[in-house]
Amino acid sequence: MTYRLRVVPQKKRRKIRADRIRKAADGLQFGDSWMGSPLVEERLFCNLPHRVRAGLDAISSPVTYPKGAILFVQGQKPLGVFVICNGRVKLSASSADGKPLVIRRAEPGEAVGLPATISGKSYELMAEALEPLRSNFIPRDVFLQFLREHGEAALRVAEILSEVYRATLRQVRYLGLSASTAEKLARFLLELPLAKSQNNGHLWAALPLTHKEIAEMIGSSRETVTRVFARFKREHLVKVDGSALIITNRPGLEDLLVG
Amino acid sequence: MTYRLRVVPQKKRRKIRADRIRKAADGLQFGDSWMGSPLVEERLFCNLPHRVRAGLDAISSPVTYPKGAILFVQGQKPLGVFVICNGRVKLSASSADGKPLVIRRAEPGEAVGLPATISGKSYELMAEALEPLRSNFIPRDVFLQFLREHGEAALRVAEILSEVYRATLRQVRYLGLSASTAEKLARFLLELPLAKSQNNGHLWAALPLTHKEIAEMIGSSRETVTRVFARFKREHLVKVDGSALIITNRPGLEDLLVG
DNA sequence: CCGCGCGTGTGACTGTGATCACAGGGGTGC
DNA sequence: GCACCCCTGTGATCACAGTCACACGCGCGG
Repeated sequence: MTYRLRVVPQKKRRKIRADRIRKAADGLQFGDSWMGSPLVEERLFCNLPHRVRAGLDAISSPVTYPKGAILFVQGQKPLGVFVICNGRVKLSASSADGKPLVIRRAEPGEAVGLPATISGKSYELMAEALEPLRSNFIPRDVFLQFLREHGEAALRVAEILSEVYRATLRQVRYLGLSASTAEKLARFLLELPLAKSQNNGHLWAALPLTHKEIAEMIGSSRETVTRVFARFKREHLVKVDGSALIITNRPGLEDLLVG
Repeated sequence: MTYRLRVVPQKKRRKIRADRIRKAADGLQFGDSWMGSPLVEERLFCNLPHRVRAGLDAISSPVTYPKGAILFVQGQKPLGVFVICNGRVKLSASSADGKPLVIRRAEPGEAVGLPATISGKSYELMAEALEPLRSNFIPRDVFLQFLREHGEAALRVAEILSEVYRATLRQVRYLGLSASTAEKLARFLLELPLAKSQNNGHLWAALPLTHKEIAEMIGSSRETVTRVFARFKREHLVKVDGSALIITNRPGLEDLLVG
């Protein structure tokens, strides 16, 4: 009667990919330069006129970091903006006793360090490369000057900040309003980006995260995540196949949310 | 030996002030118009050139709301930006069972509804007038057009958004990283804006909030706030005199934070 | 091949805090 | 004056979840 569904270890999968990317970035020093594509900011500033994009390209310098590198830490004065080309960045806050809280993961095309760069106040978060990272860096003063000269870009920056703010607010909501860990986890799973399955009509989501990482994102402990996950599987709310998560009973999961 | 310090009820104080303001706004309809000062946005856009400020004045229309009025609710499509002239606005998220979580209070000079207006996505929060409210309203499309034409204003908006984001992140931190309610309350008290006392050298902060309101801000329950507050007073960490809070042992309070 | 690290799964214990219930005080309105 | 409401304070109860401890499976490297 017990469900024999287990999350297959994702370590290997991720390690393999990481190794492949690391190989590509081989021979580069920490913070070293590489020849970036001139269109790396396309996702971020794609709606802007061509001359603005060209201007951005002109002031940004390609930078690469190895896996695990820290781009900046909490409390540090803002250096500038990193626009990710390749690899992902973990943005987290941590308490003095070391317990981390992951705020978000920035994907290629996103900007990292934008709020601090704009406001001039210290970074509120720590940014860490999850994989070998290729990014474009724009120093703060140069970036601000650019925004002053190109109002369209400034407006685009405001839009991006609004999005980041929205995401953060959602996190406040499930940290502050959820009565139980089950609710937080349900919220978290329901917010995962969905993909359509080929074989059957079910929707599924990629979940390349360990229970520990999920715990750090929803502000809980590893064991509790494991237990709640097991409960969800037992109650046929979700199914896990490898790193694919299938939400078999979405309404049931939504019933767990009071908000 | 027991400390005989009680928070004197603030209801009367607040009610009296509210009544006075309500009297001033008497005779105005819900959402009615009033003659706003042309410099109401001074705090928000004070660094901008004069012609930009004049342009903002031209597109904003003064609006007033009675105490308790809802400017907008969670999920609603963005109408535009409210710049507060007079009165305060409570921004909160609430779960379906009604439990609220106060995100922030916007003071005169601040903008409300800015992120949603920029991003075009639905409001994430509910805005409620804590007192009779006078504000300047700028419809979304007009505001966006204005920002497109005035890059300086767009950059200023980005700065404001960064600030709001910082404040929200701080809340994520104490909701997610605090191990105990004592820690959340300590964080909350330490972040209060401080004033210098006249009679002695002690710093104090105005705390015009009931325990219930504090509980809603730190995501706890009213009783727990009362208890923890009592503990702080017992341990001589803080003193309460009327609505004035005196932090008598700041290092002791800071020791409670692990982050 | 064997140990090691890591991710997962479980059991037991324990503290914290939410909740309910109720009391007292002060202000307000009738 | 009296009833009512709101704020504060306190006790008792109880479920949830954090923590410690340990077992197992798997992949990897020596």
